[in-house]
Amino acid sequence: VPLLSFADVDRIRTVLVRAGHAWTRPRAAVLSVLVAAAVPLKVEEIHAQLGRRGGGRTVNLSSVYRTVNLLRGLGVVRPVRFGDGAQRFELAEDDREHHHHFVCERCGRVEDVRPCPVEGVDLELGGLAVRSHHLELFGLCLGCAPTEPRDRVGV
Amino acid sequence: VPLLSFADVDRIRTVLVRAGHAWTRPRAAVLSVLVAAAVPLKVEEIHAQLGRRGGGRTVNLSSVYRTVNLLRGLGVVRPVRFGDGAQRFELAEDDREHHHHFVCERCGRVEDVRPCPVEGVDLELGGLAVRSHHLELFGLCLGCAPTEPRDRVGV
DNA sequence: TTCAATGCAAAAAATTTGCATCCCA
DNA sequence: TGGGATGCAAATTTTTTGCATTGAA
Repeated sequence: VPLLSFADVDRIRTVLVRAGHAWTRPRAAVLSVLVAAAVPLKVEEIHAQLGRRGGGRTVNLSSVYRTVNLLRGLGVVRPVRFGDGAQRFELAEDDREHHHHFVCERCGRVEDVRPCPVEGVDLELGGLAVRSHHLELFGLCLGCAPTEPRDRVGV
Repeated sequence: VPLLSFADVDRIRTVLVRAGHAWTRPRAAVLSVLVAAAVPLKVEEIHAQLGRRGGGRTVNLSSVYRTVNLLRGLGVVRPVRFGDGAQRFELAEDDREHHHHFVCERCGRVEDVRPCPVEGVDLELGGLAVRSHHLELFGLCLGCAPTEPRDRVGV
């Protein structure tokens, strides 16, 4: 579980304001959920958590969509895709060190992967100027992998 | 543009039949589109191409969805995501050498990327058993990159 | 006070499903 | 010929949008 940070929210608030947008209760609420999230969240998951947090009042689902889209446009959040059809979002690299995800195909557990496996490798592409990439890994986590001599070996 | 191959369709037909499914006109039509495709296609794009090809008769959009889902379950096709929300499909590795995609952020051009940049790199993950991965690269293609001394250098 | 942001409902877009009919095996 | 596959329409699911009202600056 990552450390929550008020500093993150503050910095992002500045990004919003500098871009000419208002700092409103719904936007602050959505961001507080994203800052506290350990894994990428679906819009509906963000919306659900807003029910509990957010100090009582809720945020309309449309507003969550609008806020997420705004934040994506500003580069504050980025979309993440696991194998299922769903679209998830997490804070972008300004607030989270560049990383990828490992998703357990059996239990769905998500783990951050760093360092990035494609660090400087992308460069041999005949002139294509690579500026970013999406990578996710799939497989079996420790708990789900078929029991191996691992435990006996002490790893 | 990759070479079309009747052999691909034949092999896949066998996969279908062995799994207890029928070889039907709609399924053959969808597959012929996928085999001929140079880039991953959206379901609606497959459906659109079926209009022209397919020898006149068309295939219902629902059937395209059902066929694609079936093929995905059988591992014949795999989903691909570029930055936009859309879901695309292409033949899986049994019929297409393992590869990834580079997408030009300006003109949308798609190019295959091989060899795979994360070839054996994934293995240092503290016991996580990686079985597959999704990777796409984004940036600017040769035509869209800001003009560089490149042309003068002769690359 | 003003104009952007929100809530709400309705619209679009994307995908799935029920069911009568059709057609591959 | 029997049961899975298809077409068609309707239902879901996901996301966007129009508009009156609210609220941040």
